[in-house]
Amino acid sequence: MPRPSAKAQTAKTAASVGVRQVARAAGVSTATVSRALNTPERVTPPIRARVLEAARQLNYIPDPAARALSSQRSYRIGALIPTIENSIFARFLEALQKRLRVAGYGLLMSSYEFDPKLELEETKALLEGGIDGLILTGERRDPALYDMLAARGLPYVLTSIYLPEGPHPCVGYDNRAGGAAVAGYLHDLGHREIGMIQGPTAVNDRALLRARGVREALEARGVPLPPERVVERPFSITESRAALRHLMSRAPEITAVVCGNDVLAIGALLEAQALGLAVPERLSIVGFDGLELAAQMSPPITTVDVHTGLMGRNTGEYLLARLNGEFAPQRTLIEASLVLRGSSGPPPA
Amino acid sequence: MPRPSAKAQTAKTAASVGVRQVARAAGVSTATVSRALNTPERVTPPIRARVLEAARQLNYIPDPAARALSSQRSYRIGALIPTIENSIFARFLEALQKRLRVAGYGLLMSSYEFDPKLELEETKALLEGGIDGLILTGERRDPALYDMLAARGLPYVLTSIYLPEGPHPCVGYDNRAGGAAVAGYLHDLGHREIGMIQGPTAVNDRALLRARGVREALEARGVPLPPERVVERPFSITESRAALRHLMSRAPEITAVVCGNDVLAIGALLEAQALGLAVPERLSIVGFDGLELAAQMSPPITTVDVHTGLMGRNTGEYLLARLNGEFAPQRTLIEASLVLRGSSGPPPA
DNA sequence: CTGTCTTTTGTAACCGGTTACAAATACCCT
DNA sequence: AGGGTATTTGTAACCGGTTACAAAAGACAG
Repeated sequence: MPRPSAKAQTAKTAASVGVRQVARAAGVSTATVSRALNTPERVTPPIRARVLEAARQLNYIPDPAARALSSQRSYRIGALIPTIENSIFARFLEALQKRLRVAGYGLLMSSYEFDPKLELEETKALLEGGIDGLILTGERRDPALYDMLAARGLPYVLTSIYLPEGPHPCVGYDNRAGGAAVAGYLHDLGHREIGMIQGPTAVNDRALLRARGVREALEARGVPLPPERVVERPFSITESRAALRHLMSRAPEITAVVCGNDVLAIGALLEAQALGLAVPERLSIVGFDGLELAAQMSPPITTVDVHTGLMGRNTGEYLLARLNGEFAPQRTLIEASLVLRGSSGPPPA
Repeated sequence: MPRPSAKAQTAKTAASVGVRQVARAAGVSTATVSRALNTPERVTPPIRARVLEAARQLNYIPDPAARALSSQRSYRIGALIPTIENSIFARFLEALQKRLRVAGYGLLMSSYEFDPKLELEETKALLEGGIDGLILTGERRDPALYDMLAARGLPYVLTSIYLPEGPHPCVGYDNRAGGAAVAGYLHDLGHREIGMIQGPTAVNDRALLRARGVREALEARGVPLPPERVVERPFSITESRAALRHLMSRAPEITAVVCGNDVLAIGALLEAQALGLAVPERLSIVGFDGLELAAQMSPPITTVDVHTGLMGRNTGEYLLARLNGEFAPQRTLIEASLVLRGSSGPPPA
């Protein structure tokens, strides 16, 4: 008895439950099921209860792809961060994710190692993968990236930076003011011979602004920052150690070093100790970011805490509001705070 | 002239291009467009060229949700890691992502802060968000999680652990052997009074296995590890500093401390120095993981490098093979290597 | 030149939700 | 009770790809 040829071997094997099944079980239409699940207030309590019960019993899980297709929402947010190595971004991402999660959004994270080309590619990949919003770090990048976002009308927000004007929405702190605060603090302590280990200013506008803040504040107080007292290096402990060695050999009169971030500061501290320079008696070292590790070094490192956890939550808040069509402020300033610790003190008498 | 009521105000505004548009432009059917894009070899070269050109000109980007719905593939992989704070996972994730990306897969990452309940919830969220595969860390977890995976038939793989037997596929290293290697090394150096700062063994099987490896190796050599020489703490520098203080006050005769990972080792080193204990002359300290920072401390810390970059690539490899229906070995062992550095040496005479 | 087999292309159903619109029902007021 | 409005529910189209199947075209042997 030959069965009517090979028929309907479609992977209907597990007979996965869908709205149709739930609808039948609850004796309602698929539309009602969808409403009971997504907009419960638009459905009578008794019916709602019937549907929810049926869904529970059948262990119904909506197909995310189908939902995304018909609702034109992926419920996914992309985040591009320079590097996942620096754990300052960890706190940011964690807070961000936490906020997004309760709103039903997932987080798609990519790092691009400070490489603008890679950043552009990753963005393309994220867009082609389907996201409802995008989080970027800093402002400066390949303009093609902004074009892509504009072409799609994709909501996005810049973080780790605060832009008082310009077209881009942002949630971040004032890097320049932070740099100025650090410089002012050292000057107030009495330092006049100051050096700086800055991050890569060419591709990283946060590093640039911090350095600029330091330089401007010092110049305003009549303390110049000549080129031989400034070294620029990638954010790495190894690099920073080399940078401090270089700096101290070129300008041994320096009594304080401002570092572009806490990773650089940790490297500088380790190297200073290896060189036998007492911190802070002989040399003061200050960082930027508020990395937990910086607080654990001996001596603990004076830094500028930029509150990335807070920034993460607010970033999520902003995008969620935009996606829901609610009002969201174009710019949010996260206040940074100077944290005084043992690595800084008055210059040697 | 009243237009036929409010009609077709559907957000067709941007007239977004889809397969249909491309098909029309190239003078072929939608099926051919799909084939030209996804299985080029199944289409004649001239037609293929026409389609690709049309797609390029129209700047066509396939809708990921539609693709996911009809192909029953989300092209997304989920990864659950204990914490993003520890940058040992950064290298892992980066390598993993790199491998997945070239295969067209995106990575959805979640951390659960070593909390099994949160891990379960995050898993649920990932499943409901739609993933084709899942990456887990270690073996021990809420059994309900494995049940969920089994119910869905979702491919998954355990990492950071190597299981010689059992039902779970894994790509990882032998934590126990690593612990044993460290212990053997210290014993060979002449240490007989050894302490241990271990990670949270209750929820973290890697920590448990490492500790067990150390204990077994020492016992095999006739050196017991009594409870008063073992302290268990969360992976945090602060905690570890407290742990070392505690350990040295309770058992001052100790000449070497084995730490559950490099974070703990860094804390121990910092505290030892704060206590005025010379490392390694008075106290040897060894870690586990191969964190870059550990190599930068002074003295640099002896550790077990577990090659997480390699592990990341292999993990991606495994899942991709499974998803493509190709053969993939059930277990992959990543060789860990002992890295000798300045924080360890012979015990004081 | 014709018949058979293989390859290429097109048609249309389908994936599993959401939602516009219509139909049905409930509510209110005179 | 009757008529009008507000609310709830159902029907079916739709989102934008992929792919089973059928039809068309091409290759090849006799």
